[in-house]
Amino acid sequence: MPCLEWLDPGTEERGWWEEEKKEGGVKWMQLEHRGPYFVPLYEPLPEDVQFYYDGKPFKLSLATEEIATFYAKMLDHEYTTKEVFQNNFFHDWRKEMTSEEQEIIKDLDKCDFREIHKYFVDKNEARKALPKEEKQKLKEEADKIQEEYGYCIMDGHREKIGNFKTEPPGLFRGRGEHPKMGMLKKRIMPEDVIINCSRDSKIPEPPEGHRWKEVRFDNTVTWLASWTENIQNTLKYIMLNPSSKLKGEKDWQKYEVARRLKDVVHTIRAQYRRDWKSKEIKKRQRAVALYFIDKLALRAGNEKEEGETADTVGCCSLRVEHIQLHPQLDGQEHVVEFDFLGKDSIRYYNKVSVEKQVFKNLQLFMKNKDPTEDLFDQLSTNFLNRHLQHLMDGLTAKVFRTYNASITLQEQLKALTNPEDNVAGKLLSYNRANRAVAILCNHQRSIPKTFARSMQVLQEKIDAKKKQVEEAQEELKKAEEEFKDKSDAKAEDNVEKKKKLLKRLEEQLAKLNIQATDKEENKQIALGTSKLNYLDPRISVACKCPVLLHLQLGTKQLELPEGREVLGQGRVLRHQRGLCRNRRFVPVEEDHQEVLQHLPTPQLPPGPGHLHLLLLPKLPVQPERVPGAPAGSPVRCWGSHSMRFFSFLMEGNGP
DNA sequence: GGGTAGACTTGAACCGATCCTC
DNA sequence: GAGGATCGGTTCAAGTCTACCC
Repeated sequence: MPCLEWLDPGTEERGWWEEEKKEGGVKWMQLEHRGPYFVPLYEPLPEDVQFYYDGKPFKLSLATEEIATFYAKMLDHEYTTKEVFQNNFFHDWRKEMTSEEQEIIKDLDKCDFREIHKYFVDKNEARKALPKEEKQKLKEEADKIQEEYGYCIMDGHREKIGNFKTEPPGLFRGRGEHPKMGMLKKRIMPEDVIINCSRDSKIPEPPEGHRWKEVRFDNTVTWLASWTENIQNTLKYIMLNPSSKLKGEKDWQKYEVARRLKDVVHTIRAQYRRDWKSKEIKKRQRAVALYFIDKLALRAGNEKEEGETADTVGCCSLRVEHIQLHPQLDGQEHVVEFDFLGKDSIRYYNKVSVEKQVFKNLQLFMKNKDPTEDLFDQLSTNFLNRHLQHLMDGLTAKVFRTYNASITLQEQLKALTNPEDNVAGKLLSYNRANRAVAILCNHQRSIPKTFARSMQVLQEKIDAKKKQVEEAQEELKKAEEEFKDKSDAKAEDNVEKKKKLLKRLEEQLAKLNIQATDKEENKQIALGTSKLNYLDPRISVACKCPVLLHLQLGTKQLELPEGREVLGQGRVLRHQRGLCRNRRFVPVEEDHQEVLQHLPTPQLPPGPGHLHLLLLPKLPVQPERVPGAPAGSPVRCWGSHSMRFFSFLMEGNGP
């Protein structure tokens, strides 16, 4: 059976996504929505909950009190132990105080927020302990808001909005050593908000007594509303949910660009290798940087304003202090040791053996420089991307990350999956392939707080199961001896029974062991980001080996073209345990592959012998169409990334 | 070609709902 | 049915990249 290469150029005909392409950067023809949902105004603390200054109760003005509650709520967070956070908070808080308050409240150490903190903790507990009916009532209220504000109409379709609420006021939580952490994030008012919609739509009403900053009719952008936040003075947007057609198409285009890179990557690699010896230092720097971006999946590394954000870097902004050169290390030659903080202040630490010419270049770039100077001092991401654009239309530094992530998944799936494995084994292989990508992209997570405990519980289960297996082995032995003595049908039956039991227990033990391995290997690695942003879902379908097609339906909807059925769903599966012991997976039989064949490229191979596993965690509900939408308009499916992708594929090939 | 505002994607942390086990 | 674990969605910070200015 030939393997379907994700990256082989497809021979498919022109698709609907090309036909529907709008001219001149136009993103939509019709956009109607309710505007953002504004978070409720501040509710004052009860009289008996007090703030104390220097040991004495102190009644704060309403505005001052509100900001005090922001700090009080965070008392058990590490942030409030940081000096920068405390200083920024106190500075901003004092600015909002009345002159009387300013006169008295001069020292944060004398402020006691504990009673306020306790009030919110208790309130939270009380909310959790609410009777079922009360909780249901709250949920219904939230659902009503979601219904009302959470959707818009775009080109005749009801689309889910990603973030329809304005961000609530609070204290800024920058990541890492952010110089602005603790600063006051101000409340967003309608007067701060720019609305974007179509001219002929029903323009959203601002809350009573208010007006919008501006109403715009710009269909070359995708946002519905925007405002400028006060911490970094940057724009924030209200945009569509990733499940929307607009985002889905963009996602698909991203993977198409990555697939195109496959055809030219060898030429590009050959060129940057030549450029390592260029007479122009600038070119050499570009070539070495590109090598790192390609080989190590580093981010581009735009320049950042000093003192405005945490000190993090990417490839082009690496400084001399971030690498160490070792002519020899651990039996390898020309080793570069990277140690720097990347996006979100996540540490990147890696020792890599590089080509001799790269090593020599790095020595040259570092010569006579201070540790704090730029390694690639003549290079900018702009310069690099312009060069890449010249090599391939649409190529930028980040495409290499997508490309390398996806091709790593494909290669690892091929290498790791064993068609003979059971579901647990296949899942382990899939996770391992996914993990290889996460490691490449340096997607880390903090070890879950409950990790040690849950690992211990799992180990206890394994030990107990081992004991059961041993006992079952003993019992089988006994039964066999009994059968030897008696040789009757009952004894024979008993042997068979004991054999079955032993087999079942051994399988359970194997499954537990796999689970433990998976869990341990995944301790500090976050799989979600790569699954969501870097892995072309078609790869999960198109590999030669049995695959897991990760379709995340969420609680949302799916309508398959007529004549095709939903492959499985959470609730059904629970009744099908005999058929498939794993709650979340259902083996897809031959006839179901028809659905998979709706992937535009590459097509699935015909013929038996392929077991595809679909992940369909939740029950699909009826699809929604906007009343009056033209007949045959695309069916939309909602869910996260993979499903999003699936959804527009269905549209293109649907009825 | 450098600088920058604006638009959009990527990312880890958080949190509520659901699931699983006892 | 309680309680803990896990899942999946949400949040909002922090990146990338383009268009446009000079």
